[in-house]
Amino acid sequence: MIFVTIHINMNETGRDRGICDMARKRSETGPARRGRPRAYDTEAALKRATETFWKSGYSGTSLDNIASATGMNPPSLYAAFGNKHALYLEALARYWQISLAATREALAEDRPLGESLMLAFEAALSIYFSGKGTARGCFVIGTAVAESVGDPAIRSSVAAGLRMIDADFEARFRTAIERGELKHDADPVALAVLASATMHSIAIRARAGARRAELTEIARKAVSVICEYVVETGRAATR
Amino acid sequence: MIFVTIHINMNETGRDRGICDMARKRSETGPARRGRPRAYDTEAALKRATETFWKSGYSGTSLDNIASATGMNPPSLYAAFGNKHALYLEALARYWQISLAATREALAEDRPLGESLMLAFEAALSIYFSGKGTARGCFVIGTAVAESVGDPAIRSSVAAGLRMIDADFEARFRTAIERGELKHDADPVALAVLASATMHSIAIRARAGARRAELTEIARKAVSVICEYVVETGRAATR
DNA sequence: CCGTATTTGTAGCGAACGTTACAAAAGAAG
DNA sequence: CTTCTTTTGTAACGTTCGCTACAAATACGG
Repeated sequence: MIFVTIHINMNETGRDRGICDMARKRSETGPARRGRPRAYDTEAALKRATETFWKSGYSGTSLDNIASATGMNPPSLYAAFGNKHALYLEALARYWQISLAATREALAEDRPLGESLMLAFEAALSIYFSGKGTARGCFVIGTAVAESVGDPAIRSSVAAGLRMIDADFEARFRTAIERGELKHDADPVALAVLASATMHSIAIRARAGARRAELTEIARKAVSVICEYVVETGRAATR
Repeated sequence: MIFVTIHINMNETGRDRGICDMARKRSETGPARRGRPRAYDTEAALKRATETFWKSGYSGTSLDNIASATGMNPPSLYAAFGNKHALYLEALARYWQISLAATREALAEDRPLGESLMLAFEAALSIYFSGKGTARGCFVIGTAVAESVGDPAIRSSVAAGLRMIDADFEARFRTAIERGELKHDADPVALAVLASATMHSIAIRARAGARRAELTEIARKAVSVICEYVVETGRAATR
């Protein structure tokens, strides 16, 4: 029984937790915890930390900034997330999860190809412009890409996420070919490259201060070219 | 005569120099300078500083790092460039100048459209892989985009550079239409959006650790789709 | 009510940050 | 040679960095 208690504590302490820890929720620990209760919500704190990194980047954000944003004290931050690097990695993983889910969901819905693509781009734009005041752009492109050269963990996270976007677009184009939405000789990989590139470009432009309407128009133009492969010529794209 | 000397000194001091200063070269100051001669070459130092920022980003690079990379002492750095921010801005402007010139030159040469585009992408890749060891990717995407949200000067530099890339591609597509390389109803703006997006995507992927051959293949696939608008069907792209 | 366990808040650690004061060094002007 | 001008190298300035020791605080188990 003592061993069990220690085991639970080590899982909750966070310092030795893996990034992809599954048993995070405190509500799962049936018998009430022993010591002083936590004054913070880990998920909410991670969200606030993400927003802070999002604004100032990894190197440009200090733990004081994060402490202010989350309302937590430095020791609590370290107990919950390990250190700055692990905290950022966790924020990055969470962002990928949300972002990729949004893209996949947009592409999975049963719509014409052009609308599907526009839905995916609009989903991304909703994230890029989710900040209160100015546009924050994409968290990955805005913060992770800067560190990825010197940081192998961040680099592999970025690379893996990019591959998943590619795969999602490619899968959508393959089903489009199967459904007869595209010419049979269309190259789904090439089209996926362009669709991903459009998303990357939008992410960069949003970070550079472009207005949302302008980016929507860019997405529309990209879709119009990509959908020139559409079989039925009438009303090819969404426009 | 005294006034002239003072005027030259103020131009050379650097603290009050504008970013787009034209009269930089010391060799132009015919009569020899007055005090102790400089032990550094401003242009070489800017290049070294750029490489340092390129690797670690703006926030992640300290002036100690730059001092080590350039062999200059902090006071010399401040005399030459003003401060860290101004130094970075100057590095950014220099990068844009080199990068845009390479793109424009690649697109200006008298070649078929597909080869023109591939040449532009290969020119970019040559810059992204110009580091000694690992790939550094694009300086703008890798360092400036991270700061552009909180730094208006960097943001406007990024935005202006992106616009110029767009304009260069668009101009190339317009001449392609004029020359009959593309269908007359092709949309040069839409194609430019895709070409720029391809370049942005390659820049991001290079930063994320992609190998050069992989990125060349991505460029080829993008060009193959873009050049589906080519009139003569035989040997449309470069492949 | 008493011990044990856990978190909180404060306060501070050494190191690194961007930046600058200052004297020695080095060349041109007189 | 002396003087004047400019740069160099050193040594710091005060601040902030990521991170942690430690005691007070707050819960549960008995």
